[in-house]
Amino acid sequence: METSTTSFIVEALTRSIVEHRLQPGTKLAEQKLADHFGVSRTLVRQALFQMTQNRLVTLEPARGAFVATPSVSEARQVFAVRRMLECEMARTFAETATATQIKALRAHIAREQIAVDEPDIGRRTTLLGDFHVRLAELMGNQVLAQLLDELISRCALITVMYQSTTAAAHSHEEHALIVEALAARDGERAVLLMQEHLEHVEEGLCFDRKQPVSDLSFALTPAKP
Amino acid sequence: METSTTSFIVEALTRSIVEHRLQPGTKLAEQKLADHFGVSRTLVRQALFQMTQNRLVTLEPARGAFVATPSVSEARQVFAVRRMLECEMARTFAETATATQIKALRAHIAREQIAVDEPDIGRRTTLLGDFHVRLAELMGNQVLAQLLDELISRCALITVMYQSTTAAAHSHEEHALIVEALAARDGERAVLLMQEHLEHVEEGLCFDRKQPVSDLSFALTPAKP
DNA sequence: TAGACCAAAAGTGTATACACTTTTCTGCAA
DNA sequence: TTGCAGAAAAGTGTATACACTTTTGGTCTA
Repeated sequence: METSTTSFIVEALTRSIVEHRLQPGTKLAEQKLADHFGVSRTLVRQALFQMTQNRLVTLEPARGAFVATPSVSEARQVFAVRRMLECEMARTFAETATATQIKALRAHIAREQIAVDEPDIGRRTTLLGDFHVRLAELMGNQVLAQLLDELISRCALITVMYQSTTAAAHSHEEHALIVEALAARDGERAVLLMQEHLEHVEEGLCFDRKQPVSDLSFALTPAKP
Repeated sequence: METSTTSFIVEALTRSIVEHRLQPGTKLAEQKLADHFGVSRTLVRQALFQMTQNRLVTLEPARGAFVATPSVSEARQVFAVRRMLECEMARTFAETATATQIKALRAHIAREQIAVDEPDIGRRTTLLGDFHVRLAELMGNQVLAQLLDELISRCALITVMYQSTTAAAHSHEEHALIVEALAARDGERAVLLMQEHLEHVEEGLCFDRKQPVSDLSFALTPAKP
């Protein structure tokens, strides 16, 4: 339990949701989570409460906590906000990018490449999302980075609900193109590529809702490295 | 206690901070808050925990909760994100605005006008911030509206720390100009005005940190209507 | 007087207790 | 067999208890 125990639980649950081990709609029973983490319900409740704020969890009074099931409309709104933020981010980044920053991005792209070839879908999802957060961090704007992190977590949840075929490789290629535009200091092109990228991800969504899983302990156990 | 008790406490504390009745750095002792709201520490703790997420409150381990004291760097980052979001929002709004929406905005401007003339600084701060949230709501993007609400709450906290002279009337005038640009469907002008507006607010900041207040009960009691 | 040390007070962190609500299960009747 | 009523079980919502940490305040010493 590295930092605050509650944060540890929040992060574990968030990973499980983002990496698709916990399906939307799954009930998150407090005592079961408490047993799993070896703590009392108090800490689990704090964690669940916090997670309702970034909309990964919904709390139904007297009925309990569930992994959120974002609506189609909410999904569109999240993507609209991402486009607003990330297109501007790409523009600014292209204007101010240093060689060190470009190098860091290329390193990330390389890590993505490896993950895309591997079967671990969780790690792949995480890395593909992290690309966008990394961009914000490299710009030195932690506020933006944290905001994007939340939005991208929500997108991961949306993806598992609505995505038909995983377009992981496609996303990775688009990331690489964006980095090259940034490296060339071509702001307009970077903006365009980012916009298209986000539109592609959004277009990949459809409307067949999956069913929740029931085995909490299994879902919470991360894949072995 | 209309909705969930915890939410009630969160909203009460948020109002107190945003409306400058609670100064940055003020200690938020759990038992005192619990007594004030007539609940147990449990609910107060949940509320404080939630408020650490949107950075209105900081939690120091074993020392307690305090009204956050955002750094200059954080302030700049928050404003940078607001510019990204709100300039794009102005552009989109101008493209899609209906007569009904414009009417709603003009109504808000009218309410601002009344508040600017009144001495109640709390209500003024709230209304001037709400203008931006209202814009997002009218666009039908709740995700954006909620995000902006959080950012603007943080800005209110930043303002009380760093603002030299309150430029309330100035902000109000700029809001009015933005609405007229939107009404004229002049997207570019709306973007420019919004950008300048946010820059003006940010420029109004300086660096004399104020001292925390100690009288919790007084600060939490809203001004009589 | 200033500073250090120690005990008491206050405050935080987590677990547990208990009331109340929802869900599940059982038995009876149609 | 199906459907419903009611009891039992499980689960949530809030308060309280208690261990442990920080702060406070006073006393003793240099």
